Amino acid sequence: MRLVIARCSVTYEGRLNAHLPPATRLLMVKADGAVLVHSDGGSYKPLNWMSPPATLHTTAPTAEQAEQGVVEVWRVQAAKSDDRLMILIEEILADQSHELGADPGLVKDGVEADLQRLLAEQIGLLGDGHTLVRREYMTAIGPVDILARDPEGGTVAVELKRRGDIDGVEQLTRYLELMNRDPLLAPVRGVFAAQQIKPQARTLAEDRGIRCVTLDYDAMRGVDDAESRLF
Amino acid sequence: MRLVIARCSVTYEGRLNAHLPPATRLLMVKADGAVLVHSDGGSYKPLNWMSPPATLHTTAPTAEQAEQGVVEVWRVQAAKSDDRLMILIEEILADQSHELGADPGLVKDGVEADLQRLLAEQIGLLGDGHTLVRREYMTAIGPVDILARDPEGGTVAVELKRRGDIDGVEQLTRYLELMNRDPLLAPVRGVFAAQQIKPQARTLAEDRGIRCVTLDYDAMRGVDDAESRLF
DNA sequence: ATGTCAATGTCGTGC
DNA sequence: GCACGACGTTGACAT
Repeated sequence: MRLVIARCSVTYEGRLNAHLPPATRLLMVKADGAVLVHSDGGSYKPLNWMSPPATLHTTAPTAEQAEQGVVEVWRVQAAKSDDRLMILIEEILADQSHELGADPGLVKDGVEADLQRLLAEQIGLLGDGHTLVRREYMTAIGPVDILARDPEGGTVAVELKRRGDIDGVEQLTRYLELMNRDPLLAPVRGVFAAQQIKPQARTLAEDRGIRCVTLDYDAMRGVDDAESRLF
Repeated sequence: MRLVIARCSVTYEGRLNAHLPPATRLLMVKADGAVLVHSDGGSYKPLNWMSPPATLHTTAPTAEQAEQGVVEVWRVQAAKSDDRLMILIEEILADQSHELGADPGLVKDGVEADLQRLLAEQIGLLGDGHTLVRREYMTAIGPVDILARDPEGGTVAVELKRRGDIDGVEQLTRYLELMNRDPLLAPVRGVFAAQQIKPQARTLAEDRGIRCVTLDYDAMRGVDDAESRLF
């Protein structure tokens, strides 16, 4: 990894065009050719960047560029598209390289898959007497997150989200339409389950007769831990 | 901005839990407290991070941590949530700071807003005789990108996307349902306009009687430039 | 390779 | 401040 602090201007041409006027920034060049242009603020997104795989070509400035104070020109070309980044460097304030090696990578806990596993184990959260049929129940248009039965034996399709948005309601609606055409399954009721449900999503869901259930991940994980300790 | 190359392990606790085993990485600390943990590959997303505003507290390791080779402990606490990042440093290979100053920021061209402006100016692309009513026509459930009239005086609602996906068709469908309940507007026809339209989206749209129009941004910008040169 | 869906999404904008 | 939609979304996973 090469780290350069430089006064520079940056131009991106690809899916759109974007330009950065001259300022002092961090230029990060990764081993796979990725280039990131960072300022000293903001979240993790760079001001401008090139995704890997890419190649960096360093050239001398043209006479005209040199006249305007440019001392070095970087051209970064994406390998798989015609996206390109041009960096006009006016002054290099620091330049160092380090060998980092491969990274073992990130281990996550608490994503939608974990929520799905916990809800399948604690299916009673949908209401007393519910039983699990299966997770990832396949339909022609994709998998329903959880299929269950209510105490009366009716089929219940659960769409699960960490954050419940209109998109999720639309997705569940499509599943319900399809499944309710199948006489072996119909009638199928829908449940929209999420850690948080946006008001607009709740309104749309209830308009369509879809029940909304808010899930408490920490509580569910607590139950899971308690159950684990029994064994 | 402070740049540290260090062998370290990282733990994030917040909206989910995530952990990075020990390895050599870049730690970037920005002026607003943001912390980024980057490996030497992958796109612009860090392996782990803390969004600003945040504060970094550096402490000595506990006896137990020191025994496992930790020489320094960083605790990064988000200011507005209880998200936190803990970085256990085993060895610092480089450590430098630079003053970058504020950044003038990025100038973009070619986003959906530009496409919308161009289509409004070149509304005939929807078909001969079309006229613009207005952009961002507000409805109860959100703004319709472009409202127009066809040569027969019928109302046309345009949903505009750079990439035409099923989501966009659903969005337009919601608008059309609502507007067609309004006797002053009905009947309203729908047009799904995008630079690229996915086959699934096209199928769904045409199923619902929504016309699909593919837009050529470069050509539209060319016309725009040509018109500009007239004045 | 391609398509689909989640994301610690982030980022801007309008209310 | 909240809510909503775009994003050069990126990234993981299944087909």
